[in-house]
Parts: sequence; structure tokens; C-alpha cells
Amino acid sequence: MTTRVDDILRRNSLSVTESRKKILGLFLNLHGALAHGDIEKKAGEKFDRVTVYRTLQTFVEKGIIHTIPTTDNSIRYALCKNNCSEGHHHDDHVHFICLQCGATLCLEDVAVPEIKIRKGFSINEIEVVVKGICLDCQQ
Amino acid sequence: MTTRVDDILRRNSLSVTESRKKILGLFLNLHGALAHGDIEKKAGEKFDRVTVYRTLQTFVEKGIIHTIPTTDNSIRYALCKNNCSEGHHHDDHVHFICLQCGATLCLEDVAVPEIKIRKGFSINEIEVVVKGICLDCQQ
DNA sequence: GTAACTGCAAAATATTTGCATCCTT
DNA sequence: AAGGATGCAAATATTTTGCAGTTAC
Repeated sequence: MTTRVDDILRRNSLSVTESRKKILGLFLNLHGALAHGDIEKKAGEKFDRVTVYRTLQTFVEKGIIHTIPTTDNSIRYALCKNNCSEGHHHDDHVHFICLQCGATLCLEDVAVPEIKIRKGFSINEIEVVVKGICLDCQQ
Repeated sequence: MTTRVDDILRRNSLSVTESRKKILGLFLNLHGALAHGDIEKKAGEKFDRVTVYRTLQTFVEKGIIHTIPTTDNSIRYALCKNNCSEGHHHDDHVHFICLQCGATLCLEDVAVPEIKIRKGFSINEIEVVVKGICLDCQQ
């Protein structure tokens, strides 16, 4: 795993540091989305809150992770499938948020549908968030 | 307009107060979405920040307005078309956020598409947010 | 009159910024 | 060695809570 983490960082011309390795590792292991707060918890009290903010911001800028809109003032972040190019996200999949356990998943296999919109409006990006109950929480 | 505002409040068994009338009025006039901050600005320094929080929360609970997920830690709120029943939103339309001017619109006429999802997952709600440039900002 | 709503003060959280120090290259 | 990254302190900003005074019904 270390190798993979290192690769991703190097490929994005970021220096390989402890915090970045750790945070990126979390995402690679998890294969879901994390909010800022989740990261602080999962990482133990190892590094500074500020470092988390800065690291997440850097990763988003580099296109290593992307943001998932939410309705509760806690932006979630998830790995981009194939490193999006810098500044150009192709976040063309659906996100699922479990209302029970709060887990956020990227449904890579569910494509975002075509949307027809009013004349005169141009579209840059479409976000689709599905809320429901995930497999694990289904009784 | 006063009458309409009053009606909505009464229909939801809320007492008709200055703040509620004013905030609800903003939404009725605007026909778009507002974030907490927008409301404070638009309303002048007339009422307390806390009142805005509480009023928005009340309106959401009653199904008078609904939240629109965003990626920037600033939840937007918009009127529900036909008062959703308490606790049961039928927020079945697409939202548009203009990347230029920041305006958020409810595209009532654009239906949320069917989404097929993995077996074992159930769906409660689907949010679709389209980002792009609105008519007014188009050059 | 009573229950509900508001405003103020203050606490609790969350986010941002500056700067000195440390680490990566 | 040089530039970038981190950690700490502190400044801001945001959200929540308690309570006393006020308003709607």
C-alpha cells in the first residue's frame, strides 16, 4: 500500500509526507467517502486539524479526491477513480448516502443520466446523490 | 403577499410573526434558493442571526422549504412547490447552481431521472444538482 | 393567560491565517 | 541548501444553547 500511496503523491508532484500518506491511505483502504471529522477520528490524534484541512484542499486541487455535496454542512470527500486531471474533475458517477449508518459510497457503475435543461443554460457538471438504506443496514 | 405568507404559516400551524413573515416573503419573492448568509444580508440587520437559524429549521421541519446540497459548506434553502407534508419531502426536481453568479434555481420542470442502483439498496430520495452558467450570465 | 417565539449573551465548533520550525527533495 | 509542509497560536466565522423578556392567539 505504501508504494501505491507514494506513487499517487509523486505522480501529482507532491512531496511524500507522513500526513499525506496517512490520509491518502485512509481513502485507499476505505473505498467510500470521508468528511473532515471522520478523518480526524480515524487518524487518532496524530496530526493537526489544520494539516487535515490543508491536505484535503491540496488533494482536491490535484484531483486526487473530489467533494460530494451534502445537506448537513459536512462536505464528504472521496477518491477520484482515475486521477482526474488537475482542475478538471470528471465526477461522472452517482453517490449514495445511507440514511442509517451515514456511509457514503461512490457508485462507479451507475452513470449520471442525461439531463435536459432550459435553453440558454450551459452545463458544466452534474451531481447526483441518492439517499436510502445500504445493503448492510437492510434488515 | 402578506395574505399568502400568512396563509402558509397558518396552514402549518405556526404563529405568524415578523421574522417568519419576512423570511418567508424573501423566498416567495425570489423564487430561487438562499443560504443562511444570503438571508441575513437581504433582510438587513433586522433580526438576530439565531432567529434565522431557528426559522429556517422550523420551515424545513414543516416542509415549507427544502435544503439543497452543496459542496461549499453553505446549505441553500428553497421553497417547496406544493407544501410537502410534514417530514415528507417530495423534492423531485433538479437544482441548478450558476458557477458565475452563484444563483441557485429549482428547475421544477426538469424531472429527476430514474436511477438504477445495486441490488439490496433502497432509495428514499434522489438529489440532482446541475452546475453551469445560467441564462443571465451567458455572454 | 399561556404557550410559543425572539433576542441577547455565551458556549461550543469549525475554519482560516501567520509564522517559526522541520522535513523532503 | 531551498522550498515546501507541518504545528502551534490566534484570529475569524459558524452554529448551538439557555434564559429572560415579548408577542401571538
